[in-house]
Amino acid sequence: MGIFSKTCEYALRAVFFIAHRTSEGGRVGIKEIASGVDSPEYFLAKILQDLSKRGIVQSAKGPNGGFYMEEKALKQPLSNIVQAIDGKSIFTGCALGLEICSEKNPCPLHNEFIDIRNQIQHLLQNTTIEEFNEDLNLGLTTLKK
Amino acid sequence: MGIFSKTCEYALRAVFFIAHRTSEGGRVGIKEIASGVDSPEYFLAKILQDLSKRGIVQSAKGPNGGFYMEEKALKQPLSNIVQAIDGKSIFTGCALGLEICSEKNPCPLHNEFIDIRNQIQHLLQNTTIEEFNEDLNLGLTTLKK
DNA sequence: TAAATAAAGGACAAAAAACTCTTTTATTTT
DNA sequence: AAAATAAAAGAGTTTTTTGTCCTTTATTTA
Repeated sequence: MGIFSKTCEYALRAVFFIAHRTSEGGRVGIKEIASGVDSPEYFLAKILQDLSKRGIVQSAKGPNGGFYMEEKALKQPLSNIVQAIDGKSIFTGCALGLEICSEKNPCPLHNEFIDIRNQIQHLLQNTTIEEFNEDLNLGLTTLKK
Repeated sequence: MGIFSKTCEYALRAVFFIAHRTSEGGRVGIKEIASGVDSPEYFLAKILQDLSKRGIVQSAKGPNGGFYMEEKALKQPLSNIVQAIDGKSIFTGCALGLEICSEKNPCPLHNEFIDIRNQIQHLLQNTTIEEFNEDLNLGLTTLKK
């Protein structure tokens, strides 16, 4: 088990892929995305349908159609994707799975995990999707395997 | 989805419970543990069977039996429990789920997550189970709901 | 030594997550 | 307008995780 669900991992990789392609202009089809981020095509299609409905990515049907991202979408924080798919539990949930865990009624690990959660939250909220385009273009980072 | 699997959450809570009871001497039965940490009894029984086999907790059958922990077990780091159940992916895994993600072949989030992973690892490896007994005894922390 | 107790073990069942396939709808190109 | 293209939608299946129940084994106590 990772930090994110598998669905969320695929989503993030796909969005990075689309963003990087969009920055070169043009749309990209599901087949190319799926193979580009090494994920199951039909499953990823469902995920992107969902992200498209939510306006996190854009899509167009028909010839020359595909997925792409508007300027505004490129400037979204990563937290939009994560929260859309995995919810906000990663930011707010209790490490021991307690529902009622707070400063006033803490689990043993409550204080230990505050910093970690804040750091994750800060990272995801203050990093935009497009920030990763350059390194992807230069081949410095990868989205496969 | 939390940081840990549900199984691991139950395990941590149960171990804290046993540790805290053990510090008062004596063994504690599965029924009491399950209700004490608000988790499904039969499921938790399986989890504790596993932890017992691995020597993370101790158990005794028969009347006056139950689960308990030896001195040495109380001094284990939390990472023993987490790693036994969820594996080491939380320490080493890639945030985007890539198998081959490293300094030399990084995913876009590789560097962003290094600190976070290190912090989680440090926390779990440098915190022992018994450290939480005092606050539990004083009722300052909770393991339920 | 028989009865009672409590964990261990085995074998399922239910729910959630991950994944697949087929049909429909929208759009473009010819 | 017809054909071709590509996402959307619907309806599954498979796998993994979570959870349950019943029988067996070990230990203690009467």
